[in-house]
Amino acid sequence: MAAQCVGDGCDMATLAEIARRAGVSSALVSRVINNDETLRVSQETRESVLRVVQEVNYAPNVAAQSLRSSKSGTIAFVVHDAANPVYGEILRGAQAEAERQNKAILLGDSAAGNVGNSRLAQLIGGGGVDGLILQAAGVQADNLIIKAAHKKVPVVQLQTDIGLGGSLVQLPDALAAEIATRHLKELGHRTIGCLATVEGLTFTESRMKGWQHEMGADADPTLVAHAAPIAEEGEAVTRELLLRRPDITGLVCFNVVAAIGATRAATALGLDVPRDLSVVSIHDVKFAEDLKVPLSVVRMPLAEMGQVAIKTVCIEAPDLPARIAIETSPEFVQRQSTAAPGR
Amino acid sequence: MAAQCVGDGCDMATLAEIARRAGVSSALVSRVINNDETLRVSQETRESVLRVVQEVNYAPNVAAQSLRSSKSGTIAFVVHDAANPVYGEILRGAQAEAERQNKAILLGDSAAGNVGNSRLAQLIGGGGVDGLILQAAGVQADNLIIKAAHKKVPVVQLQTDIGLGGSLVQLPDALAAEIATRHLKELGHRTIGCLATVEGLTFTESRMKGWQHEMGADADPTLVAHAAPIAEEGEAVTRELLLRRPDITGLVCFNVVAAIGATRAATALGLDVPRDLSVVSIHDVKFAEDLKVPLSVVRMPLAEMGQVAIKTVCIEAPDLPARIAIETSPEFVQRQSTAAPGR
DNA sequence: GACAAGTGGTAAATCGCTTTACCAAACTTG
DNA sequence: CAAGTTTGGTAAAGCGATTTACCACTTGTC
Repeated sequence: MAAQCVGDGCDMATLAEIARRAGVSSALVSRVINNDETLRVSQETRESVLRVVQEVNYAPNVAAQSLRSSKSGTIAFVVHDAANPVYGEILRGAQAEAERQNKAILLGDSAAGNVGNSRLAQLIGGGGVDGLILQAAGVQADNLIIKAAHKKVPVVQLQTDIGLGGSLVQLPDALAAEIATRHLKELGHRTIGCLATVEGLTFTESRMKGWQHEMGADADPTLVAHAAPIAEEGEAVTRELLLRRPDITGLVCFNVVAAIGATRAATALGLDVPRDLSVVSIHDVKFAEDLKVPLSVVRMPLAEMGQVAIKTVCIEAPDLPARIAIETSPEFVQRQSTAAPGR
Repeated sequence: MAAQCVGDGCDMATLAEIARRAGVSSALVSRVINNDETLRVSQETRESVLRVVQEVNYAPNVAAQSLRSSKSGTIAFVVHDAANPVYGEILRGAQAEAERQNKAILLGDSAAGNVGNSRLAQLIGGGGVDGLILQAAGVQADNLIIKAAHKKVPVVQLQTDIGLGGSLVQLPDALAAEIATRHLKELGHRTIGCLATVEGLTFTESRMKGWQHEMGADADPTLVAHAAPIAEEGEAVTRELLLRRPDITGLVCFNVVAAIGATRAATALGLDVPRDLSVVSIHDVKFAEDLKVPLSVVRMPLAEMGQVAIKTVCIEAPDLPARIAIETSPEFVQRQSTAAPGR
């Protein structure tokens, strides 16, 4: 049973309170609790201290610990749209690793409002986090990084580098785009469109290179369009692309959410997927099987990226590696959105 | 431009450092920064203090503030499966409100490993959070609550009460189930199955009541089955239910993820949705339109629940209201998974 | 000139934990 | 038994921000 709140000392047991009850000094209590190797203490004293600790259900004040140690046991994890299912998986990997490192995760969403002035930013600037993991999609979160840099908080950027230092963790982006493109080529497609993600982002460029590399001389720039990972935008952009280049029979999408929009656009134009248009995407999504057009995808090691990000940011070294490549190969998953060209 | 790290004082500007540079006491700096009303200070002194604050890009040490004030500016938000898209929306509402309250959100996932021993639990027990919002799905997270109770951290439970005090925020569960059931009845269905969520949870019981109320005398217990919100489980349980009661023509699902499993099961049994089986679910999901069987659903005010939870947990009152009902009515969204019975 | 009432600040005590340095008493040991 | 050594601890100085209480000095006022 939990200790009852009799008398005082319920609200918060402090070291001093325990010391008083055990008849020792608070320094001793601290050293016993933290298993100080250099401490010499008798068995009975140690036990009586631990007994009191149990009795009052002692939990150290984290603010005080943090103040002394300059460690908060907390890591800020900022994504630019937590609603995107892709981040769910990154976060899952991150959570698991954070638990191993005994860190808690402070979640930030740079799409939702003004991160720069949020409480999270205050925490970053004020030593309230041990690290910052940032998935930038533009420049909105820059000042978070600036605050972090000022405070010497380790920064790890995911997938895209906005040029403010820290480590960059990268997925096998070029390879994934190559696998997707090659899959369509092997099915017999020649005119393969590219529904890319936002221009200028590091991973967009890497994936573009993969598509270009695989397309060789056929890598016509008019086959490329850019869309943010939002279904509606994927739909609108794909529509224009298909109207501009009606000869496209295969489409490589850099994001699965945009790909869903792409299939909408194709359908709206009276095209059957995969008969008239094969669609392959990077990233998998839950319920892909249950979609009208189950998407063939190239699965990325997202959970691993989350894990690596946490692991990296927790490294207690003067400076982090500039760039870390996730080596795990993307995994192609064949479903029903790709087939030999039917036209 | 950010202040350069010349000389010392870069690593972390403290109040004392600023005081030194401005030639005043640190107490004065603190009072200027915090706009102390009772402080009488000359314009020039105030300005010179603020100038130095700008120059060194001062950010107060949050650990020290937290230690003095017993406020961390942080709220723990624990769900039992962050991967479930439903939580994404709750979290979105919570994030937005948290920003308004100037709080950051510490994310916990009670499904992922042992929350009770995590860093998050230490934070809760050690005064590192100003509140705890918990969506329990069982008892795994109990000790979080115990820790919180011990520390007098305000607790808000979402949707289900595991009986440990604090506020309970409830959705219009009974109403949502009634709306779903009534929809099927109005289409002409009489034998309406109920694919409920986990037995014993508060919201499961409320929704059951809604179904029962609408079914009246037809509320046969053999029409009910329980499944966790996982597609595979929804599929398996629905399969058994449909084999047991092949006369079912309509199915009310308490969770959309389970509902997707239910349509899988129906299809696997050779049933067409909606011709042979109408399926309606509580909760909407992104891309519901793009599913093989676009689901008719009853949308819940999830974002609002997240918002209310944060708002409630931030109330600075001796005790929180025991139970808070979200009054916003659920919204029925007709899609193609429901129709008049075809048999 | 004395007393009160502003004006413009400062000193110092917390908050709770950690850690270094130090210390008394009890044993060895030659 | 003097001189070390071990045993079993303790005192006290921070970490950085906040806040209460107080203070010196200048003005007004009778």
